[in-house]
Amino acid sequence: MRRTRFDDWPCPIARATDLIGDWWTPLIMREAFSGRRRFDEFQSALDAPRAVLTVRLKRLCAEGMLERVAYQQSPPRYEYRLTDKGRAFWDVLAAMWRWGSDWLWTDDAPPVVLKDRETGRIVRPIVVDEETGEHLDVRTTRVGRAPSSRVSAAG
Amino acid sequence: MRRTRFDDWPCPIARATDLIGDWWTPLIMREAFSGRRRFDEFQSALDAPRAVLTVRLKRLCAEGMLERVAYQQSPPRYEYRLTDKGRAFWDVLAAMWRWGSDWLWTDDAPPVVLKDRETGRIVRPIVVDEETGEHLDVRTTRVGRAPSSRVSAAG
DNA sequence: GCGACTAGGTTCGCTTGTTGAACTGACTCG
DNA sequence: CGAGTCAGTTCAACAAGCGAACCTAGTCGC
Repeated sequence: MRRTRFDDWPCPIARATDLIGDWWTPLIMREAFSGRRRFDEFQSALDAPRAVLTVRLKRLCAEGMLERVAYQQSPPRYEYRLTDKGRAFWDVLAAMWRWGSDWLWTDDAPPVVLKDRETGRIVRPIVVDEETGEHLDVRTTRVGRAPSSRVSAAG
Repeated sequence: MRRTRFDDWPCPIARATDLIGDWWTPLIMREAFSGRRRFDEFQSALDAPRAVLTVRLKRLCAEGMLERVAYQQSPPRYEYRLTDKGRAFWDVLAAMWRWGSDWLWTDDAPPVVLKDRETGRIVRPIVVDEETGEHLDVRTTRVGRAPSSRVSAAG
């Protein structure tokens, strides 16, 4: 009777949910993006239970989003570095950022914003179609079967 | 010793995580986007435990992402409809979709894709800056304090 | 006007996951 | 030699998720 797993469902949202749905995980990624690498850095930045942090970092490594790298031999010490897959996850966090900023502050505005690293200009993430650049929304988008490939193409 | 709550943290990602981190919740939203509205529709589409579904739908209503509307009086029956806030959440799901499609299938490709509702063209969500249209990534973006407003502007 | 069915839940006992606090072990520094 | 650092592990208490059965109020077929 463990928690229902979604990681082999045939839907990208389900599989992503399986990861994100682990409590603390998106915040660990956020910290990784802001340059943290070491166990105790993550722990004190988030004030997360150490046991949970251990489990999460292990999973993120197993998923290939972080890499556990020794940064010294004696005593052996490890740090966690973003991989390409982990860096690509930024898109998801950015979308969460935008939606959270727009909808999760009722009276006031969030005390933090996203800025361009060079110009300092405030950046507002938005999700568009890669080809047309048009904003995507539910009314213009639907889910469909992938064009046939070998994969479970039964007809 | 309940689960640590993030919903009043001063970070949009943390607050969004508090919602998304509820197991099943993104999938319930996915189903809502594909047109489902009734308790039993959600339940059978997802095969989620009814008790959990009850709790989730209640929370999504409390958050203002869904609305519980009576669709008949006798016997009283209710359905759950997306609100504007709920519809805006599509961006997050789209980002998850894209990242999941790109990174969570190892050998094969996902059996489902996103299509334009009118043309049927395959759509690939990407996160860009609203103003410039440039793809956002970690290397060009950083977190900064919001330009001073009344809100907790201590200096 | 009786039994089956429907929709939208609730209740239950069980298992898994999260929490905070304390502890470990290998090493370094003064 | 004792204090400090770092990356974890261990533990017991509690919360949350699980599947299955149950409930309630009405409708439908006969």
